[in-house]
Amino acid sequence: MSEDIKKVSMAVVKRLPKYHQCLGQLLKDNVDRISSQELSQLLGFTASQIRQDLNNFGEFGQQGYGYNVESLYNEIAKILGLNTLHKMIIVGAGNLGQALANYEDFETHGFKILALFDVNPKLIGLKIRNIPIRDVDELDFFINENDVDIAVIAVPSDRAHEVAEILSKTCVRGIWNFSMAKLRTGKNIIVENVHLIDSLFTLSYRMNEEKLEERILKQKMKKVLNR
Amino acid sequence: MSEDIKKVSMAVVKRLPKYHQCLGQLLKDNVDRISSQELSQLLGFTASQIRQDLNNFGEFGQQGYGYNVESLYNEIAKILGLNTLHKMIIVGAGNLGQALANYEDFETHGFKILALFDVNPKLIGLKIRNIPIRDVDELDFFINENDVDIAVIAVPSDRAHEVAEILSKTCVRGIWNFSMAKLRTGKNIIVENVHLIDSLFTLSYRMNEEKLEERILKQKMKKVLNR
DNA sequence: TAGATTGTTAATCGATTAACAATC
DNA sequence: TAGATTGTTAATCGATTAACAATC
Repeated sequence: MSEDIKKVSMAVVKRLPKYHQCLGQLLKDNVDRISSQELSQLLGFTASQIRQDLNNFGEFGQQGYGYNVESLYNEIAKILGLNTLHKMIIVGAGNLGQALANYEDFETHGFKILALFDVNPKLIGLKIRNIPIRDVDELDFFINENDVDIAVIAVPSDRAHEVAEILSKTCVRGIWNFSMAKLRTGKNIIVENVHLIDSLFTLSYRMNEEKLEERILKQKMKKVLNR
Repeated sequence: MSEDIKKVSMAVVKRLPKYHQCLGQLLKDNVDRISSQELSQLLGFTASQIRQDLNNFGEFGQQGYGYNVESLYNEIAKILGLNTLHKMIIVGAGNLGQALANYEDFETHGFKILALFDVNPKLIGLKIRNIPIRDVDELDFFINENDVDIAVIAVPSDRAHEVAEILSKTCVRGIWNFSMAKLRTGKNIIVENVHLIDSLFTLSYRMNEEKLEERILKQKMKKVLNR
């Protein structure tokens, strides 16, 4: 019940990073106040929606003035949990794992990658940008020892389950899953999936939509005519 | 107007890859028929929603029987445009570009990567899994010469706009954009964005949500009490 | 104060779920 | 035929947009 009332809808949550990004840009550009109307233009959401979204979390604006860019930016960062340092490890030091380890942007926002893990002895001991690749056997020990709170799964899909299994016995609270596998972690671990192939398929669908037009039209016409 | 009636909602489109994936698995497991009820269990959508979704595109089932797994799988593949070969190139042969080039899964589904492109002379001439890295100067020529229809943008955000600029003068019809930049391509190029940092922020939000509970509750209570 | 813009309620729109007649 | 399950309509639910009183 308190569980029920506390939740903010996913639709809103997914927009928060956009607000954050936009306000960060404005801050860089030395803009110090902004109205929902102006934000609307920059973001492509309606001003009404922006005000509704923000009011889920508090009253950040001022009538007749708008929002203070810096303070709104900071509030949203806090809401996103970006005010605390996140300790992160990456399981799987293949191309994807290494690519992610090279993304300096994560660290900029407080997500510090402490180590990568792999089974491949040729990789173990190497470093990516000073981040060591360790033996996956040390995974749970390392996590608990270092208070890691986020684990990135960048192993092939068929290995993902065993990794999740290990992780669920550690202090990790969030999993960022790049594998195809649907992870069932039970516990209170939050899983965020990145299914790249879904995104590619969506692109393909949209490129194909025109050719589908006739078929879709036919279906819709049928329904309309049945009225 | 015909533009209007033809569109299927994004909510439905985003579920199509899930249907495809699930049916592919069933096919592998030699299941040959399935009801919306059973699909519901596997996918976590309601049976009603599944039937509604599919009926956007046609009548694929049979009363009293359900759906034939193979034919439904094929129909959805067709809807997603997976029945035609897509020629793809990757702009940016850094870690991300290379990681994507190594994803064999794309090719399995008909997305063939013909080449990577980069500015770095040290990379040009190398191969990733037999896929050559070429000079970005050849980009537009190569695309038009080879009828490439999808370009992946895996360059740093500050270079993304110039790449998009070049692409918009080619026969490319789809851009899979991994950079932070908001691309404005005009024309009929479809852009699908993968904003990894947004996904990470969403994870962080969800891990942080409990701590936010009080704040959110206060807001909601206020609104409820005001009634 | 007058003008601007918020916070918030009410109206609309769209998506999901329930229900059931059609039909295999 | 009887049972099962679809396709489809109607009801519900939730999210977006519009409108406006509150207030800086």
